[in-house]
Amino acid sequence: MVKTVADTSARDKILEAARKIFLEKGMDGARMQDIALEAGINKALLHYYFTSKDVLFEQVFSEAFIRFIPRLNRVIESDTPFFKKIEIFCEEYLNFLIANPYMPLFILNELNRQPDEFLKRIWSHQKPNLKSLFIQIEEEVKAETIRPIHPAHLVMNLMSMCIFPFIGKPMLQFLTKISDKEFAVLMEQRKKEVPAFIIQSIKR
Amino acid sequence: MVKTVADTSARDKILEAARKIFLEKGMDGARMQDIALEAGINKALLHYYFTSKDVLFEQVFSEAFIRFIPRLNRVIESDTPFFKKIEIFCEEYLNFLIANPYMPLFILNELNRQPDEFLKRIWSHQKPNLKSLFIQIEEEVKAETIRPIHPAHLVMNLMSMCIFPFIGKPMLQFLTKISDKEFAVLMEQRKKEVPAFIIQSIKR
DNA sequence: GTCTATAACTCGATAGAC
DNA sequence: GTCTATCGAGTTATAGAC
Repeated sequence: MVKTVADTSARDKILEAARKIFLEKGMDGARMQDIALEAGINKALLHYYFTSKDVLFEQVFSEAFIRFIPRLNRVIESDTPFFKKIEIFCEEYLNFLIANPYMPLFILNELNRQPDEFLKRIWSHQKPNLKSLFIQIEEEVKAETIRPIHPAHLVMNLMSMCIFPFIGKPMLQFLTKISDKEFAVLMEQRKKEVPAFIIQSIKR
Repeated sequence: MVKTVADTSARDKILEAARKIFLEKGMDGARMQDIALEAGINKALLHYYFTSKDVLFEQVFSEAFIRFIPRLNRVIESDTPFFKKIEIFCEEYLNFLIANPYMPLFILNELNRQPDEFLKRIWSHQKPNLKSLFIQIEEEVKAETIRPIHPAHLVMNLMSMCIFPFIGKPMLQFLTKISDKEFAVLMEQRKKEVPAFIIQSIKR
């Protein structure tokens, strides 16, 4: 089963093209024709490598996550001091999002469309350990190192402020006339800004 | 051009059905057949009232916004004290989102798909006056009533914490095992929780 | 206004030549 | 492995009777 050079190359080109098109247009919006065009081949060859659109979709999708989720969990489950942990969490999360800006909208879309099937395929073995984070927050509140706050609200705030700007980019840019370049700078700043905002709010 | 009762009624039933189906499945996922079924009529009649899917889509979409945006702007442009303004802004926003939970994902999706066309149609005459909010934040910083913060970050944080939980609901529920009922309670709480979180972070 | 029937079209998938 | 050509399912949209 030795792969030729051409073999690997075509398959890779397809995956790269598929990632781009899927992330841009979602599962429904993406056309096999678009992906083939982007990859510089035709539809038939696409089906030669990936028997169906579903198969291709799943392949593309699980890729990015397989590396990201364990990284997040390593942060969550480490015994770093709580405030420091928030800083690292945000930095890891924002790094991933800056590298994969279309990912969140894409995922949240599919999650809303067919929650059960999608969740089970993607997160059955690799899911962020928010449970552990919840417990930690409750302990910090009890120890009075942070003011009383429901863990769900704190975690929602944390995730919201990291993820939302990437989903809302076109809206935010339209409403505020921020350029692409300025937006990129803002996202870099948020690695420090978001943890600072949170810590300022919950510290005692 | 007097409309009969049946006339108005059928048209309204279509709009209501379309809103439901579009919000659930997005522009691509929604089927005219689904909408006709939901409205208790058939596809042909649907096309009688709305010549194309695009027309129906735009109609449904702009409706919700025409009432919401002016409300928001009234809050932004009022001379309420800044912290109070944040409280009212969050309450208005969350009220709208609780009543239209599928709206944000739907909108952000379409915004990402065809930014120019969509934005111009929807927001050319009715857009949230974030500019005014930016200026105000700068003034508050200058007056030292709040700590130094880039207006863009503060506004992003504000909008993120209001909007994101509705977009990320399926994800958050899967990761945290929160029930629908508990989630609804949390969203009610956020009317107080989000402004409190923000004010705690920016006050001096 | 409302319906049935069907035209026109899009798109995923396959057959078969090279 | 890669292509052209085409099928067949599913959808939007229209024609035309009532």
